[in-house]
Amino acid sequence: MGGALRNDAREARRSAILRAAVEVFAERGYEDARMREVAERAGVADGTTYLYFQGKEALLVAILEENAKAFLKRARRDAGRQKDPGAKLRKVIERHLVSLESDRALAHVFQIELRHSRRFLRQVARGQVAEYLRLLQRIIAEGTASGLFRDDIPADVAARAVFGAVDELITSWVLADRPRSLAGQAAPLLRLIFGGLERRAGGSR
Amino acid sequence: MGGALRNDAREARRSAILRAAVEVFAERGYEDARMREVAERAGVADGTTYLYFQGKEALLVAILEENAKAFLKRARRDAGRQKDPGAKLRKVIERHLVSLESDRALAHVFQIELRHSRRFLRQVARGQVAEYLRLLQRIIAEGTASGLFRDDIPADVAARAVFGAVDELITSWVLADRPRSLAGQAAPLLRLIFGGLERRAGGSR
DNA sequence: CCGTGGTGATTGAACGCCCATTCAGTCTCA
DNA sequence: TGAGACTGAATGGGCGTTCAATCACCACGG
Repeated sequence: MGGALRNDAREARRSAILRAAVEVFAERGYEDARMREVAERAGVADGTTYLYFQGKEALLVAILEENAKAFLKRARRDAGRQKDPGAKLRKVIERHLVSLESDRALAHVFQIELRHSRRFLRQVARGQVAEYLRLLQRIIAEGTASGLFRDDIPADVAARAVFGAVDELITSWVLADRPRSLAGQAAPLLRLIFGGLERRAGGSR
Repeated sequence: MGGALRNDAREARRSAILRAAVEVFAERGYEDARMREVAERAGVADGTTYLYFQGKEALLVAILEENAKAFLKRARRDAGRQKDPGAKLRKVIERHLVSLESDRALAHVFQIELRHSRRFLRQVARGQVAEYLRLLQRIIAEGTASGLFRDDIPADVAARAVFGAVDELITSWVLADRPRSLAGQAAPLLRLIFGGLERRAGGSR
């Protein structure tokens, strides 16, 4: 039999290659990244990467899918644990910021490298974004239905605006030479978002 | 003397190449765009493009710089014509949406193709974005100083959040198969942004 | 306990594709 | 008629990818 040990070793090697790819892509950018360097940094021969991934672009897809899926899972779990739509939204946004702040190289790949223009890749990347947008939209619609949020902003527009605001803060953070803590910007960002979404208190009754 | 006619002809040819580049980049994506196709569509020989631009990437830079500068100029003029910071912000955002909606191919290049590499993004594209962000930040700070906007959201965070929100709506519009009018989404977007920025009426005194 | 054969994983030098760019020749016009 | 603009076939090189050769490991028989 192949044996669990063998599978573990294989898995470890796969992870090493993937991690090396994240770092090299982040440092040099996808186009200037050399497969040779990914292999070298993972401690394997050039050809070995092709035993684990179909090619350079497949690495990018794997980085996206594995991390995006894990993030979405955590975000949904976070949201599920709250019953107030406001708390749900807050948790998801905080999770978004914290997740990417914890791994700058990965954040770089997500914010910059995954947006290069190969058609099918964009479809893959946008597929994950679309799923995240749907989560936001559902939470916001729930907030509107419960009377917490104002009803003159369609949930899909709101979801995209919120995503865009968060996304841009992260992109600046990734590109900054001396980045200020992302989590530290969460409070004013949330004030802005909630101020925009919530019904005006004065208008009640 | 070279003659004005000659310069006009030269300028027309330059524009034709630039326009062809916008279209080919938008259709195929920067990487899959072929210089041959740009030349063909501009009605010139392959080599001619190199008499007008240094190379493929220089086309991208030229597209960015010429259009971004024109946009910034119009945005500043719009803002200068208003005296209320709220009206300024509104005008600039509307200008942003309308400008890109009027040229979908150009919008595609701006939203997708110009973000393809770290080097390019940091050095060239982000320079223009930074200038736009500074404009937004100045307007917002003015609004805060005048008591129109709340003072617990730093202007730089607000500027980036606003830019991100607008930017994401445009990107979805560019990527959508059947896009809904961008200008039509301006009203709810502005409600969201102003709701987030303005002081709560209830807190006055 | 060794030796041995076989299987699958790994290696890395060499390949070849692809296309941006060049430049020697041709054309145009004053 | 010549200076500059234009042409487009030819070129070159960079790098992702391949694959014949080698290695590591294990099962098994003696």
